[in-house]
Amino acid sequence: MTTETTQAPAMESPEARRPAVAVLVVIFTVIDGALRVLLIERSAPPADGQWAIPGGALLHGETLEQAAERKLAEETGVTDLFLEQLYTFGDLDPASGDGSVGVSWFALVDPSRARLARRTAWRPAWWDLSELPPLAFDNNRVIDVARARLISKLQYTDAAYSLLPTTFTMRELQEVYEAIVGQPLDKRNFRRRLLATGFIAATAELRADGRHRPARLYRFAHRS
Amino acid sequence: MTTETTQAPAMESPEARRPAVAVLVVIFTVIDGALRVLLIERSAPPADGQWAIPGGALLHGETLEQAAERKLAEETGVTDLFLEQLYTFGDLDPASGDGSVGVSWFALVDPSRARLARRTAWRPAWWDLSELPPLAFDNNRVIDVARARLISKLQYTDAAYSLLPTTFTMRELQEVYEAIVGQPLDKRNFRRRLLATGFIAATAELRADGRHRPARLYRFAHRS
DNA sequence: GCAAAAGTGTTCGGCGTACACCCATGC
DNA sequence: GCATGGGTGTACGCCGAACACTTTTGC
Repeated sequence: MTTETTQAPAMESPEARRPAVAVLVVIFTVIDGALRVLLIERSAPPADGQWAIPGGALLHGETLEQAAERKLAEETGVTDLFLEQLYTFGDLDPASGDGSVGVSWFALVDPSRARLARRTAWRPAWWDLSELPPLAFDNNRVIDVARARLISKLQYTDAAYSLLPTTFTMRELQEVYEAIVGQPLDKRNFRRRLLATGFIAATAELRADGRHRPARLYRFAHRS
Repeated sequence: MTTETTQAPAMESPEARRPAVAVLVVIFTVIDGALRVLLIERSAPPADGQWAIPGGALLHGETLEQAAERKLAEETGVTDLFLEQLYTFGDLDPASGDGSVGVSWFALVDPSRARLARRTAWRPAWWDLSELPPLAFDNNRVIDVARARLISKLQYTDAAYSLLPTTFTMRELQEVYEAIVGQPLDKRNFRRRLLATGFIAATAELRADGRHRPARLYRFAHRS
């Protein structure tokens, strides 16, 4: 009577579907004080010619997280950074009607370490969040969710470690925060707050960078 | 060379898998001051005889959220309450090795409205979180994630509306909060804080309930 | 009048926010 | 010596936490 199966993988009922499962990775970076997201120009139907969030099907034997890591590495060449599951969408491509399921993730990458894949087909590029092109499927929704989550993560985690080189100045860190929250922050309060969290620590080094006082370099303290 | 597909539902590669997709619903309630979760005793392999979180495969044409609502209604008879996506697990049943994907949700139900399905097979029951039986698959992990999320949701949303009747006393509300966070709260601070959020509002009614001063009834104010 | 739960105010410390000037360097 | 960005301290308002007594009712 009921279709109770309690996630028994082996049970199969006539009405059950086996939808395609894809992972999508919303990859953020901050370049020139602007928050950007990596998009890929689709070179085949559906949505040929439109830009979309990088993603693809799971490979055999791969976990969801491994698939997300693989996608991230394929597009940016980087590994071992902030990557977190975001949300699972059951209706990203309503047009297809096949009920594909998209498990979305979001990642933060340091632009100085990322090397975008240089293909001509499925070409990846960084897009400023305030000037997104028309996106395939329902990818705008995914990016909105990711941005909201990024802002809130920034408040109580050291997620930003993944957006910066190992050492950086307070100003560089502050610019990253400002780009993400979308508003200027007070220099003194920012410094005090970030040091108080314990996420970052001063190094012994300074960086001279023009005709003014050199800036102290900091590093993230997490699992040092 | 790359397997880029950007979640194109139509593309199919030889290595791509079509794993089973199930939804799981962690259903919480508070009874007698204790946080409880609904579990179902499995009556068929795999994990025959063990207890598990209610769940099952998607039906054709159903969205993920509809499947979660359906599961919730099947087990408790209630609809239209707090239900939110939690996390998607790619390896809930590592033993099977088929890589099934479980999209977990969590729900909050008012015990006075819930009527558990009274079957003998796949029998549902409320379990105190501090005395869980051995669970099938990796369901303990799912419950841990759900509980953590519930605690944090309670701090900044009116999610508790879904755990109580339409009107309730301050004490009842406080007992629900205490059961969830797992520690006693100060009566005065609790009242002040909850009223300050605007989530709840006083009604004109009182409830006399023994040989002591009657308690004022409150209701949730959300989308009233 | 007494037992039982309902209801109520104040103090304190910490934290986020606003705000302006001196410091070190390169040229 | 001056232009440029680096670096610092204080005052205030809000909020969460701690804490004890009076009020209303039923019996």
